[in-house]
Amino acid sequence: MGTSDSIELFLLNLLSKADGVCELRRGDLAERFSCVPSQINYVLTTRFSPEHGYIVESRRGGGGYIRITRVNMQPASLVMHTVNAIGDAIDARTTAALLQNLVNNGALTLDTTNLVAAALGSAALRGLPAEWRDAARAGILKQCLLQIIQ
Amino acid sequence: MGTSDSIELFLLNLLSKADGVCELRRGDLAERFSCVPSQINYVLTTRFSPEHGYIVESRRGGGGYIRITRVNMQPASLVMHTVNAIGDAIDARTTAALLQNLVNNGALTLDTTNLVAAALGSAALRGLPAEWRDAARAGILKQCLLQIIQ
DNA sequence: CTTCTTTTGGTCAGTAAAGGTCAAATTAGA
DNA sequence: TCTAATTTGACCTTTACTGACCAAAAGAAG
Repeated sequence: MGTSDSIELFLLNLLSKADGVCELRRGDLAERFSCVPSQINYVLTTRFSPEHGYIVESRRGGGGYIRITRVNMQPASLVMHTVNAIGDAIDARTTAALLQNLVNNGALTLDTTNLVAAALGSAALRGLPAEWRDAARAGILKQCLLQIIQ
Repeated sequence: MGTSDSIELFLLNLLSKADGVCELRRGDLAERFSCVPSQINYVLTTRFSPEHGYIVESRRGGGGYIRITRVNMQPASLVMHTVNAIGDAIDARTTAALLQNLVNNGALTLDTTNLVAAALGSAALRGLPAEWRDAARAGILKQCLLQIIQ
């Protein structure tokens, strides 16, 4: 198995253990596999391209990094899947987890998510009796997600 | 996270807590982050430029200062006005009128408005007792608008 | 009122720390 | 063998940080 294959495996393993997102230093990785830094770029372009289902972001300069994000499903189908998973009520914790997952998979932008989160937050639902908040959250979240994929 | 990022975060936090304006001493800030004063200028020029939506004013000499103002607030002030006009409850008709007004004035994009409208629509609030829907609408609308102007 | 001193902030060039590109050289596989 | 994938390294771009030197404003001294 070649070095590029080893690096790919290493990254895939990292990603699976870290919920589809990982951040690393190119130099560190190159040193770990005793290769030149540019080989990391080679692996990224040949195996972690958008067509392969990944987003790669990076930053130069001091404190620079490379971040790989896995985008599994097509955004719309992932959103629909999420909608179907929401029942008649949903608590704040679960809501946050669902939204985080959608962001991680690139299905929602951060701005959109922040807006939806604002609509579902405790501040927004404060005027409601506690026993109805989960129901309100479910309805709002579903309709927001359905609107987003329109 | 680098020093510049930390300084940026600190300033953003200050700004958000101080209604988009903050005033500080360059030397103080440099000391707080254990960096040279000129790094403050670096952060200001790279992250708080007019293109980023900020105005930076300063004055030298005794009692000197640096003032950062978040601009692009024309739509924001309209939104704030709207937020303040919302009480503890608001009916669907009034909500629609407010949103329409914000769109007409260019304070909100159509996409954003559609998303907010989805969160406030009858479909989203169907699971709630009728007598609580106006209260829910008020809370959600306020928080969404506040989120939009950040 | 001038002038000197102190207190701020401003500029800019240089160094360092990342990551990016590209094409040549090499290797693996059909 | 012939071709495509892999590996390498020279050179480039971006970002972060530092420090020497500059400029302005306020206050004190005369």
